[in-house]
Amino acid sequence: MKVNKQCITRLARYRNALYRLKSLGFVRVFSDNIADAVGVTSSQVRKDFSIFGITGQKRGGYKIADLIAQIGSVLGRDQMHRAIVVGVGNIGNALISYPGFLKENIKIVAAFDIDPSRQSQKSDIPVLPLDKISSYIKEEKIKIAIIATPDIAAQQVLDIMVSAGIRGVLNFAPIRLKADSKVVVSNVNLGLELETLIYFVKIFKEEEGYEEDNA
Amino acid sequence: MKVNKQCITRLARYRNALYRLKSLGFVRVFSDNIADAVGVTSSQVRKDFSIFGITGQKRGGYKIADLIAQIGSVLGRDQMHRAIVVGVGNIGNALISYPGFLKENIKIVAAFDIDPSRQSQKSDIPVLPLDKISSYIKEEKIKIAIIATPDIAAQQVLDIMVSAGIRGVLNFAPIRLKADSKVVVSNVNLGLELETLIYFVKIFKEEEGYEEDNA
DNA sequence: TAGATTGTTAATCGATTAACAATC
DNA sequence: TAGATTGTTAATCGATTAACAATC
Repeated sequence: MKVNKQCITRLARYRNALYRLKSLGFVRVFSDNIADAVGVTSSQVRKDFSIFGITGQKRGGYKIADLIAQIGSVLGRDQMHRAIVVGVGNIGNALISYPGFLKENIKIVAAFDIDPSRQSQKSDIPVLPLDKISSYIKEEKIKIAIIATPDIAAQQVLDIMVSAGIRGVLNFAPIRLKADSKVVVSNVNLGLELETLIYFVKIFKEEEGYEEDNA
Repeated sequence: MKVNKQCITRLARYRNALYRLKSLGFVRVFSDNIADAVGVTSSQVRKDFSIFGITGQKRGGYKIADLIAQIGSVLGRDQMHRAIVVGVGNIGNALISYPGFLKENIKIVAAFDIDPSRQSQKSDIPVLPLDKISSYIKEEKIKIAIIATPDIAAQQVLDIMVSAGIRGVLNFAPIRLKADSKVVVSNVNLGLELETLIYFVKIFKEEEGYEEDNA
């Protein structure tokens, strides 16, 4: 089966859109409606569904409840996924209470930091000493972690976590992590993201011709 | 000319790698070295260069200093790019002091929030009242903004900023923003990012066969 | 039934990789 | 010179879009 990152991301978007439509009172949708809601073509929607054997009714569209269930069987039903955060600096701290995770059924259950002044057992989500991370991962059977440490610490933290059982990592440290093939690493590099954006803003202005002094 | 987001991102990566190699004392590199450093093929490196007319010496590789300069003429030289942040909640606050931006020559010059308790003129980067945003953008000729507001506020904030002169937006609110074609919007959706990651971890385990109860 | 929409196959588009002539 | 690497063209790969037969 073709597994394609973008396709999975779209599937998650479709589901979010379907929840929204459902809450608005809709019961059925056509591929066209979904396409409009997330900004793709209806061909793309039907193609994505077809890859995973998600079906509707010919000429009758899709029952929203059915569709959500079918997407759920691909993406994981409405189960809560637990994740931990390593590094409670600015980014780590923001992620701990990031509302966008709840929307996707992701719950940050604990955070870890080497700095005692950042540690706390009392808060809603405990911030534990870094040297407890391995035992925590094992005991709680955590599979997903977010790295928000300084660059230099990232590789070491990753190695420890992987040997403790982590299998998926979202990495905010702007370095290339080496991990063996049993771990899935997804990188978020906001600096590169912005730099790329700046490029397109620049060439866009040049093409349009309304050049402005960009101080 | 083919403008391709991934290609620009790679160019930025090449440059970062080159800075690193340069600081290690290297003077020349081959496409192979760059490829290794960022994890692509050497064909890809040479192809990317060729798109922008970036050249080296046949059989002699590339002079690092030259290469950095040539990439700079595509990506924007070492000028500092100024950006603002809107919404100083957890994410916004993290972005204000995000070290990864400096690395890419991006400077957050001000932030804005509607909540007076978050406002402050004294800190290194001032947090100003939201109703000052339009005049600030105009006076300082800011072109780049980061949206880190709650979802409901995002569209309205975008509209105000665009009419004040913003031309590029990095959006953290997990909604689809409508913007006219003179603005480049790049979306960061950490929830979807994690959800996609979780999917790949899951199917990976299923393929490998060492299924574990994922509580 | 006639009309509309799905599900899937074929066509297109675009990006990556391979290959190799040019050349230092 | 012989060997190695660039720069570019051609081949491949993969993803999106279009088209349309099936069918409700």
